[in-house]
Amino acid sequence: MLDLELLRRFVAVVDTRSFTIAARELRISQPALSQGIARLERELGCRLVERNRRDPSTGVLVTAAGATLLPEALALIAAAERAEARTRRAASSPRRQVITIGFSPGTPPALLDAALTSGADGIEVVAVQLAWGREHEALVDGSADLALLQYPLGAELPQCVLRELARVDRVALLPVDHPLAARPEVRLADLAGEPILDPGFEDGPVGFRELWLGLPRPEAAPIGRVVGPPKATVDEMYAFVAAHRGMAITTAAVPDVYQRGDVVARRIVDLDAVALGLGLLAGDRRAGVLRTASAMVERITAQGG
Amino acid sequence: MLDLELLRRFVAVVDTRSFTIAARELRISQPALSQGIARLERELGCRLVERNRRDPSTGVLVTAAGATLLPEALALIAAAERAEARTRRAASSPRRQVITIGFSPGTPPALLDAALTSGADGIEVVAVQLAWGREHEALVDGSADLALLQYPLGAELPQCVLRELARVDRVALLPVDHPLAARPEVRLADLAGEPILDPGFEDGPVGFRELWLGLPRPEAAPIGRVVGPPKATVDEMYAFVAAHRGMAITTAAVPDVYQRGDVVARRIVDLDAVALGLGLLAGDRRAGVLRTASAMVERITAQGG
DNA sequence: TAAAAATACTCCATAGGTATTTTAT
DNA sequence: ATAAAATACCTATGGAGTATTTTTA
Repeated sequence: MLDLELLRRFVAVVDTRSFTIAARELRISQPALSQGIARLERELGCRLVERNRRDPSTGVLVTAAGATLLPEALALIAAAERAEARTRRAASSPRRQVITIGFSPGTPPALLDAALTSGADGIEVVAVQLAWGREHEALVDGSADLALLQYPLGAELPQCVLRELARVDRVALLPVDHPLAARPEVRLADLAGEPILDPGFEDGPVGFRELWLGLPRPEAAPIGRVVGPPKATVDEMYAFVAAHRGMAITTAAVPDVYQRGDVVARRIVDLDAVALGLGLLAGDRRAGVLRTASAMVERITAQGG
Repeated sequence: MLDLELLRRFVAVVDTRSFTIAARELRISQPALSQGIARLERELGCRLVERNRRDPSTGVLVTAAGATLLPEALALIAAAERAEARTRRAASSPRRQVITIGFSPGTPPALLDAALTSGADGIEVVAVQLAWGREHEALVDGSADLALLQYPLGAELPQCVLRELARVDRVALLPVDHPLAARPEVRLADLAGEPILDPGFEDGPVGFRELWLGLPRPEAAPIGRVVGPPKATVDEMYAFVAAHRGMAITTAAVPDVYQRGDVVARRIVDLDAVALGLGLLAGDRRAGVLRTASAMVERITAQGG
């Protein structure tokens, strides 16, 4: 690996056209400079300058190799100084580090509260609401450092790490005047053929679309028509159901927070629960992000247990 | 100055998330790696990684400063490797070094011939014809490494070095049916009021425009109308004169080579000679260029003397 | 002969290695 | 208790200095 200090000496020699003068400028002895250039030349396996003591007006000349190296050396030195300055600045910067946590519309507020207060020593956690099912995308494209998301039990997200924080049952959102609304809970068989809100996720990770369609269904109780387009907010989802366009499947956490007189939620007893967890990029090595994630997991699992 | 070797170690630690594993990969001992990172951190005055031995799944974390340095370090290492490879290639490249020598249209062929055969050991000299008066520009913008050019005696060219090779008298180009064409030579007084070809050079170095206008003139024999536009070639200059648009001043070297039945050249006895010389950038440190220039000067002055 | 760079030789700073301790889980 | 990083300590490489020689214009 090239030694930037030697490159700097090489530049000095070329600039001054003299080992003696360059050595004086560099505050080292002339022999040390000679040896330094020799060291660089030895590493590169070629001569960089032609020592020309005949003509003091001409001085030291640059070889073809030296002429090639010179601009690169200047660029490298400048880049190194920039890198050093930036690193120093990043370290001493008084501004707090900001970590963004994305969450989907159905996220329980308690979870979000806990997440927002998990920022430690100089770290501020900012929440960003994502569209349904955009959590993975947000992590990958960097628009969120962390994400609170719902996912099928045991599911994996490519390039991501998932830490399960809680589980919630799935519920069916139904119009209040729907025959099934009278029951305390429902089964998939009851929902056979019911039109259902399109959850989107066609291009998302495997299993996510099926989660909100309640698939797979028993053979005797097939899924009804899937009615699109997908909704971006909880509000839209409820409006869809209230308008008798169809039912929707969501988590029990949603009706805890959001209520409407014309829509009821009924637990679907024969569907698995949904995992509610924290996602982050598998390759993320940032101390602030990882520590915040740990703090969130610790805090939420503690309060949950 | 940053040590690229240490940056490479820093990258390895971040990549592997472990000092122990990184040290193994780098073929050094773990304490040597610890000390190396400590050295880098000491130089930068800040921590780059957080040693986290609690959780082996998490491993070493990157601080904000480290996150800033990481991409810069990768770029620096890549740039250094590129510079090294390029320099090596430039040194071992079998292709001959090409040096371009620019010349203006009036340059004596003997001079150009001598210049073209002055390339020594692996250096090829290529001639590039320049427009009148563009020699300085060509040197500065790098389109020519050397230039053969005419200039006022004792003139200087900014950022350039001029080596005088010869002197040539100035001549007036006149139509063959011009009254002065009958004389063997002319004086400025004879040329009073004659329309003259615009030599251009308005934005060129001082003294160059005046050279081809024959300025300063005696008060009693003022210059005539300057007729533009400037001509790019000797051919155009002769055509201008043959068409009775006006006279032109050039050097005695031009009619030596270029003759036309309807145009004659007459020496202007009371104008200084013009210097014919080799120009190159003052800051040029390339051995090939300087040696070729020396060879040219030596060869041309030898044959001229 | 005078300059500039290379070489000879010495010294010591420090990078790296081994052994060990510390630290956190 | 274990595994990982830090620390202690030693060694030796090699970079830098002084003195001198070589080179060439």
